[in-house]
Amino acid sequence: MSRLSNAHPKSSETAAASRRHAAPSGASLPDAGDEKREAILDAALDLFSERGFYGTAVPLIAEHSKVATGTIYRYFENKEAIVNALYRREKELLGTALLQAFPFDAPPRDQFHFFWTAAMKFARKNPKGLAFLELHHHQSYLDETCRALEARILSPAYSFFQMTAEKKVTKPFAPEVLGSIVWGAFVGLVRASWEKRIKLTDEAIDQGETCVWEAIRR
Amino acid sequence: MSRLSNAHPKSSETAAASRRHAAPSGASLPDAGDEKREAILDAALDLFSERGFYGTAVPLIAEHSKVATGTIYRYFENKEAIVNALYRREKELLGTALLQAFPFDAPPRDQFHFFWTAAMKFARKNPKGLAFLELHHHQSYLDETCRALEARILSPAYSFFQMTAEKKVTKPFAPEVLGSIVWGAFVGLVRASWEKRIKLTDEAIDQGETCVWEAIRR
Amino acid sequence: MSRLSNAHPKSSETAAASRRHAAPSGASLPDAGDEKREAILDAALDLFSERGFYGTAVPLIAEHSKVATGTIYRYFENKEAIVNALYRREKELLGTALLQAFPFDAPPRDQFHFFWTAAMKFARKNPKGLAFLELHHHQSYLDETCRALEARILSPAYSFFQMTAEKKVTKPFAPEVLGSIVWGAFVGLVRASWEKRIKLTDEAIDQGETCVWEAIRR
Amino acid sequence: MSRLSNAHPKSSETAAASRRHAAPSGASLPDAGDEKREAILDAALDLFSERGFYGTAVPLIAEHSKVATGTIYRYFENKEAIVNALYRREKELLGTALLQAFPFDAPPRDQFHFFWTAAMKFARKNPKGLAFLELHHHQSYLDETCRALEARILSPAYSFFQMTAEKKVTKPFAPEVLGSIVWGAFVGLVRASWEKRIKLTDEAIDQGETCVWEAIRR
DNA sequence: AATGAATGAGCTTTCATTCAT
DNA sequence: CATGAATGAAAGCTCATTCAT
Repeated sequence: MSRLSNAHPKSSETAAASRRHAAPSGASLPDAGDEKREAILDAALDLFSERGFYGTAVPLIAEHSKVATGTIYRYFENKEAIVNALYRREKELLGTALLQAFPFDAPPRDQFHFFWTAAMKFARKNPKGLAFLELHHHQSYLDETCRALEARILSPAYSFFQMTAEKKVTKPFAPEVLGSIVWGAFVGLVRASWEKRIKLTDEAIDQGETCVWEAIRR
Repeated sequence: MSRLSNAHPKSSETAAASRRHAAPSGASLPDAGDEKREAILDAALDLFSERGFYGTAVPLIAEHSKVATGTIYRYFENKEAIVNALYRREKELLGTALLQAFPFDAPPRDQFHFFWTAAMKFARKNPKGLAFLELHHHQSYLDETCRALEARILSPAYSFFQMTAEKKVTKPFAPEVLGSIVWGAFVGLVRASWEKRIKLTDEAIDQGETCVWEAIRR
Repeated sequence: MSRLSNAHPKSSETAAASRRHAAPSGASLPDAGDEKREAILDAALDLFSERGFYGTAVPLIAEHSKVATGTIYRYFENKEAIVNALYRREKELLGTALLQAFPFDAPPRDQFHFFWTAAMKFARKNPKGLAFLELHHHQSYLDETCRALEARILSPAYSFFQMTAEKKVTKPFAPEVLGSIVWGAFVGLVRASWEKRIKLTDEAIDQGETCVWEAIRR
Repeated sequence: MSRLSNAHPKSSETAAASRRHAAPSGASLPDAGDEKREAILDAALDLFSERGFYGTAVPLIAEHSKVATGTIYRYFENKEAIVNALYRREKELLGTALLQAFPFDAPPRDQFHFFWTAAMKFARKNPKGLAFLELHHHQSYLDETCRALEARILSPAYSFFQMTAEKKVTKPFAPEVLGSIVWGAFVGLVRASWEKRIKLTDEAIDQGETCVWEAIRR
């Protein structure tokens, strides 16, 4: 029914699942509460990514997460708290996907390849997360923490362009300009695949990488 | 209050204003009905671009357009009809901005320059229109007409990439791939300026053009 | 579309038409205003008889009577005034149908035959009028005039039963009791024909007359 | 304020009350949900019987049933669902009143006496129910179920007239004709009492029975 | 802790009535 | 006089949030 669906919903590789068990199970409690909280966020992600924050009713989130409506308010103060927590979760997940195993010592071109590949992998594994983050205008309900998080995740990218520009590998333009172009092009391609204008094959991903690298390289 | 505001709200060059007086003012009747309809769409644009379709109450649109709530329903069957009409209006406006005066006989590089400049001009003159079109996920309420319009406006872009690829001016990739990268990069830059990460100076626009051209040229 | 329709809508015998020209054309003015007023009442009758007073919007009455909404308020102070005028008109029409040419000097059984035949004729010629009068509960909006009219039309019926009871032709019961039975049975038959439970043939009308006369005769 | 009121509103014999406690009170749960649903229908009956479906606002029903407006929509999908449920409830109640303890083996005249008495008892105990069923034109909002119910309740009456006509006890007319006369006369009498034209004393009821029996008997 | 029925403010929409033309 | 666009109060209905169980 939905346009987007996680690549392997039942697989242990699912974005949400991997998150849930991210911490080694050495922790003493199975943390049942967190599981319900995650179920709520999972349902919210499904719904918010399709119809947005205002277009999604809290009782519907409850139904999809198989908890009672009232239970949601034990985990979140109100609807805004849900969308903020979800934003944080997904943005963090994206940050991790891009930074985890980032080859800090590799040459810039290889670093860019890693970024592009990781971003595309994220788009494939967690399309709803990316759609939620990029397809909606969150301004009117996101809190300060979320905005700070945004900045924290952007900063390594800016450092990259700072450094590579100095090394005369990328163009001598403001890092923010190059960053916006790269991220914009990435989102443009992924959106096109969501809207069935293109098919995001390995070849297309590769072509995209080529184009975008040439956009920024000196 | 709003992040975005039209560059010259009172200027006769305003996108909305030019539309309102599209008919030569020599006509005997001032066409009061259309003026009210446009006022409603103008207010809807302001509000939808900031808070989205579901986040905007019809009485608020009424208030902003200085008509009574009931009047809105004389011009539009329901709220969905408003957002569809607005989408058509803004998409059409965008299409016109990009195609009007397009130099069909110029060399590809010049054509690309025209496109980039026209798009940026549109982003400056009608930022709310662009934000409305690009910042929100319209799937759940747009009708078929709107989707057809989307295709109609995309098609010249695809023809361009088809032709230039054959001429070995741009890369031998699918037009849809190149198009998504170009439009994505454009939106990425504009969004960055809206979110105050960059300032969209003439220089920045120029740098963007350079980057994106290198992204697609062979 | 409607269940009921006047027997001869275009014929000069139409209830409304006969009303309009009831007065001999010796009157000086063609009385254009009255014609519009009647058109409004005609439309109101169509609509009120089907969906009732509260279920009918004034602009709809305007549309059906081919006048502007505002015009209605030149002929009637408000919606209640329409329904009151209509009630008066139809009740009066019914009264006239029953009393006009009533054979005051005939024997009771013949008088009853006249009444039954006249009532059935009215039901056939002006079904909407009868439906409006009998199928709806007018209490919450009818004014005093209408209630007085009701009494005025009932009174000859009561006199009839008074007289015939004294003559030992009909049963020695209160006129109101006999009257309610007769009128109730009449309405019951007509309703059954509207709801397609019976077909109101001449034979059925005759059988009804037989039954109801036996109900009241001594 | 209301013309009609239940004969013994607080009595355990009230139609609505007997319904509410239809299940033996030995059941463990008091079935709070059903009680609220019935309260809503009770309020709707009061209001619909006086002002009709379109003349009654949902918030008013809420107020009279002492629940919040939103609660109504937990029990009924929309306003039409209320009127349909109410119609079913009242029609069923009427059917039960007429058929429960019907003396199927008694002679026709006794059966008719039972019917007449039971109908009058119903009219006295549940005048609003009868007024709702008979004083309003339900066509534009009743669903198929209701129409089927109507037929189901009519059918025993038709069988009665079929059988008695064959036995030459009643007149050799179509059952639907005799049925319409009987029911019409009954409603006529009850209406007359509601409108204070008669007082429905035991004597009047008896006189009515005499009349109506003579109407149909051979 | 969890539930889900209940709430009522606020949403989308309608419509009786007015009034500038 | 006639019009019908405009009005805004009030309709039907939804949904974020609360709270008794």
